[in-house]
Amino acid sequence: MAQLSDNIEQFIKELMSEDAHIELRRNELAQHFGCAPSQINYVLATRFSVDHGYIIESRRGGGGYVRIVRMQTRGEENLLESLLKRVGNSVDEETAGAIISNLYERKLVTKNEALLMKSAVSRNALALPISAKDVLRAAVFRNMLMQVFKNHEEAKRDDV
Amino acid sequence: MAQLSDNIEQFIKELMSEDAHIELRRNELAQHFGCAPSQINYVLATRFSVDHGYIIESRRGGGGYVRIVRMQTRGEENLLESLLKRVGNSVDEETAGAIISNLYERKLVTKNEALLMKSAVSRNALALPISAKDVLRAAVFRNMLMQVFKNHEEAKRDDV
DNA sequence: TGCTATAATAGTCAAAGATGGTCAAAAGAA
DNA sequence: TTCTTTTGACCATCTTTGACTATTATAGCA
Repeated sequence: MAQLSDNIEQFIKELMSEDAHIELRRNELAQHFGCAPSQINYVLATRFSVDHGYIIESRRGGGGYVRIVRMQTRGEENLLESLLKRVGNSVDEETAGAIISNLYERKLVTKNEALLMKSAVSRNALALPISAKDVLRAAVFRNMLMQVFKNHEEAKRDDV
Repeated sequence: MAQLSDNIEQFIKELMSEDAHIELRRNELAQHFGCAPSQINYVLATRFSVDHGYIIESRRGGGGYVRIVRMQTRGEENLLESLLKRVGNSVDEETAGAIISNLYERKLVTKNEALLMKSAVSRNALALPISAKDVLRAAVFRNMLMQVFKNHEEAKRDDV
């Protein structure tokens, strides 16, 4: 069942398919979808976070706007490094999920690989007290991240 | 006398006669049968479990759903079941690795996927006392195994 | 010109709403 | 009795809304 949030997400992604950044009016968009303006913030927070690979800028007042910018892809070595740093010793499921989605959007992993990674770091998989969960998730996730990049290096070598 | 559970089971199976996967609202279905919503979970647990050849996914909150996926081929269905049984509540790295290699040989996972799985269940990933390690590894592994089979079903669907 | 009030935006956060999950006790069947 | 089914209370998760707050541009006034 298509949720309002899903629809808004889709709408924004379509707008962004042409350009790497768009600017919109929060209130207009809310009116277009017949919802509370803060709904837009919810969608941005849950689907367009930095971990998802987007940056939000905005301005209030007359002529205000919300700008969504798709982060440019950095070099891969850099990316692995920064992702490992981001994950650190502890990471929650939401953040890990966002990062995985982002890897998929960057075509660094296939859909199946992404799903596999999500299943490995899911709540279900890590049956431990919550605090320990995040720590463990980080360890498993870091390992998989490194593997993703190894796979990728391997693939490039094969291409040649 | 046909039990409520039997009726619900039949109802779901009829829905699934056309498609290998359906999505339903737990509450709606419960209302349709005039029973407690948790009754649906009972039916799913007792008649649509992995060893019956089904996999259940769900989501809570607004727009939530329960999705039932039928494993299409007998051989694979048995395979997942027996693998899950073999893994059980505890599994060492070697055994997990052997199973993953086997999945690769059967072409149920790609090489990259296999490596990813190995990285998730490796010693390194599960930084815990050894005894707990095997238990945790089993949990993570079971989750990934189910995902592998879900991916496979998905792929078959896409082929069509 | 410089200041101020007002209008036009956007942000935050907590509460309410909408689902599904779990588990143990009660009820029913074998 | 013993096993299976059914129910209900309580929990977890995700979405939507609304009241209150913060910021900015601009028109009007001193």
